[in-house]
Amino acid sequence: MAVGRLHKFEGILDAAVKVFAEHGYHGSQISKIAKEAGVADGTIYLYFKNKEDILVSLFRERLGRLIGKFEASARDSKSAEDALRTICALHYAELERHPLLAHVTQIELRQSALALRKEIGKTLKPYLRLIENVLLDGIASGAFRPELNVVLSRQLIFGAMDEAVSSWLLSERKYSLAAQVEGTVDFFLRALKS
Amino acid sequence: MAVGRLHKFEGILDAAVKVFAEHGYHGSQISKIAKEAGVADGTIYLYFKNKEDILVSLFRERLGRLIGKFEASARDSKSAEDALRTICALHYAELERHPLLAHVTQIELRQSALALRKEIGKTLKPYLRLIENVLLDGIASGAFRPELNVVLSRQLIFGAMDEAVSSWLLSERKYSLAAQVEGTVDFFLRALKS
Amino acid sequence: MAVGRLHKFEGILDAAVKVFAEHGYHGSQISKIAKEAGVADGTIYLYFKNKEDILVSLFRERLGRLIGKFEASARDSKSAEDALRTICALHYAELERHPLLAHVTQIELRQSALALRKEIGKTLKPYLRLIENVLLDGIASGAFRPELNVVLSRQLIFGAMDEAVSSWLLSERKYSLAAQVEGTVDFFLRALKS
Amino acid sequence: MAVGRLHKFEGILDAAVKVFAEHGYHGSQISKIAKEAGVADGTIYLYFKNKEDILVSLFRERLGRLIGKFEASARDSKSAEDALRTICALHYAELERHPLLAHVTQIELRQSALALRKEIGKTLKPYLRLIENVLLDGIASGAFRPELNVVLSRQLIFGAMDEAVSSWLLSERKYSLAAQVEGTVDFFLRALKS
DNA sequence: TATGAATGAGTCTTCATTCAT
DNA sequence: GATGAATGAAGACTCATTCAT
Repeated sequence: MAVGRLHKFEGILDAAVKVFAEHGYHGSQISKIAKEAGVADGTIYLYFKNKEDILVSLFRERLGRLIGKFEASARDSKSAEDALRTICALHYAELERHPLLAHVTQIELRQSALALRKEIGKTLKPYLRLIENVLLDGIASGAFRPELNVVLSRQLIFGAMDEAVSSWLLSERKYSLAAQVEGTVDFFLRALKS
Repeated sequence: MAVGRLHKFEGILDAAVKVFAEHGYHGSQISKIAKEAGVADGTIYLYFKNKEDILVSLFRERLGRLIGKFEASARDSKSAEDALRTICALHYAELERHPLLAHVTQIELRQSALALRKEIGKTLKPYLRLIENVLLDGIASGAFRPELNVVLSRQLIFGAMDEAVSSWLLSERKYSLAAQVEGTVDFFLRALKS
Repeated sequence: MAVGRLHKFEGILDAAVKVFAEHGYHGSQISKIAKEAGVADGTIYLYFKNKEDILVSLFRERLGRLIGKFEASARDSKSAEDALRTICALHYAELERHPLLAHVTQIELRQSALALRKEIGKTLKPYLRLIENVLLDGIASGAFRPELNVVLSRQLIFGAMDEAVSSWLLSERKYSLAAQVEGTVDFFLRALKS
Repeated sequence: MAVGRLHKFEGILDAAVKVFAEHGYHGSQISKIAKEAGVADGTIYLYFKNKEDILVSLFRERLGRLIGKFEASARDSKSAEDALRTICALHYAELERHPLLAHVTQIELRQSALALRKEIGKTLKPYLRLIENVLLDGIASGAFRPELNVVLSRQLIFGAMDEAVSSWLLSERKYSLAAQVEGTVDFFLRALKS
């Protein structure tokens, strides 16, 4: 029954994304999520330890998958420049394609206790490491400045993209996020290039 | 008794910064803040509409004051480059000097309902406008590239600094934030310069 | 405000005795007790740590008081025989006078987790010690058999009286419990006398 | 398939004794008992009406069997005195041999709603009647005092033995219960003899 | 103004019980 | 008969807010 089980697990996660996006984490009662998922309240607890576990799972499953995609596409790039462009393009495109998920990851997931933040940190770390590796590759190939502070730079790059997504969301998605890729990557490359 | 009133108002805000920083917004009971401030629970409601209003006031008062400082120092700068450097230096220095406030603004203030986010947005807007104006000055003076997307750039700059502060906080302030000013500003200027 | 506080504390305890007696511990919701006491649900928690604490307090306060009376009256007796008679008479009389309390102590208080049983044991211990001391006095004065096993005897005496009360309660108090004092004490004295 | 059926029924009862003894009635989930018995949760309901029915059945089956033994051994006694001694010896010995059952009957079975108590009463009644008959025999044979209140006496005797067992259990079985038979019976006989 | 005792709405979670397979 | 996933009712407890003093 593993298939049915997984199906219900994903169904609850889908419902949670929707409800969290609309009402925020603290405004989302388990009963609301259960109703949206078409299951009984108690059923939630057959798949998740508690309410917070839904949020953590959401992050791990959905954002983890996204970050996996970033890594895959970066691996296929032929240069550091190209990798950075690909990552940013994917980052913006994927969140633009999944605005509910974007809302949850940018807004709701920040609303959480320390315990959760640690989990989130764990999920994000591969992404930060990915950016760092791209920077190191660029330095090695001579594309990027050798004196670059890679730790600081990866923070600045991640923070910049993160804020671009948040601003787009808070503008109520009135413009295209994907259209910002060029400007963003141009900004980064000028900052990085030798 | 306006002076006494203001004094108590600030006292409660100080207590709130401390309690929020230690326990987070949702873990901070009004009674805890009242005890820390040395007043009765009910007294809080003579100065604030409700719990959320404390957070909003905190942001408006404390962060607003900070942003005022940024504006004043930018006004005294002799070039756009210099203004950007001054803003970043002050941004990092002030939050490093007030780690509790930093914690509350970077972590706790993000934990809030949409209504609050709008308020926060209002407080932050002058800061974003300030950055935008610096960019426009730089373009006008020929220091920055004329084709620069100022709206996007100000998002990237703010997001980058914001993440730098958050990373420093989550590292448990193991390194100096002020020491990151040079690297950060260098990153920005390379991205911006013509 | 200590007087008002004590008054409300006792009021809640009174309500709890009534509700526990009618519905049993597990059938008594906090809301039922609160309504009976004429206070809000939350008020209960200003006076008691949790639901079990009400039961523990009930035992400590009410039964403790009763046992105090037993001790006082035993102290005034002129012989061990007399003390035993006085204790039994008081034991039966008090519980007959307070049938709700009797119900709670004989029936409901037995329905509890180990943690509570320990508390109950603590409250009852002075009573068992009292009986033991009466037995020792009786042996010392030559009234009771010197070879008596006092520990066992005090168990048998307490258990016998306890069961007499329970049986009377389960009979729905169809007969007088006080009328059983003579028979009970006669039974004990024959068993104990030299 | 009556044999297989009975076997599973007894298996569940065995599991219930174990689980109740360890976790108490309210701490024992059906699922825990099912796992201990090696059956599915739902299977329990093919053999028992509901959770309380397990407790009632436990009492009826296991304690009923015990009481049957008491009756058989009393029937074989040649005098009332002897019967009383035999009953007490068996009572103590059997519960000492089956400490889990002892725990459940002395502690857990008391934790129950009125409905259950009535059922328990029904199971115990034959035992009380047995004691009563022994008393009547003793009076008839002149061994016991003719003016004895048999109803009260049987309560006192049962309560005394019951408490002796409970005390032994709560002492964590640090001493031999069987060793208390002599002292107990001696106590009773002195109280009863003419 | 200040107090803090009292309020009571709100919700996560448990677990006995059912029923489709 | 046997299973065990699903159900959903039920309730203890918290805490922001009020208001009589």
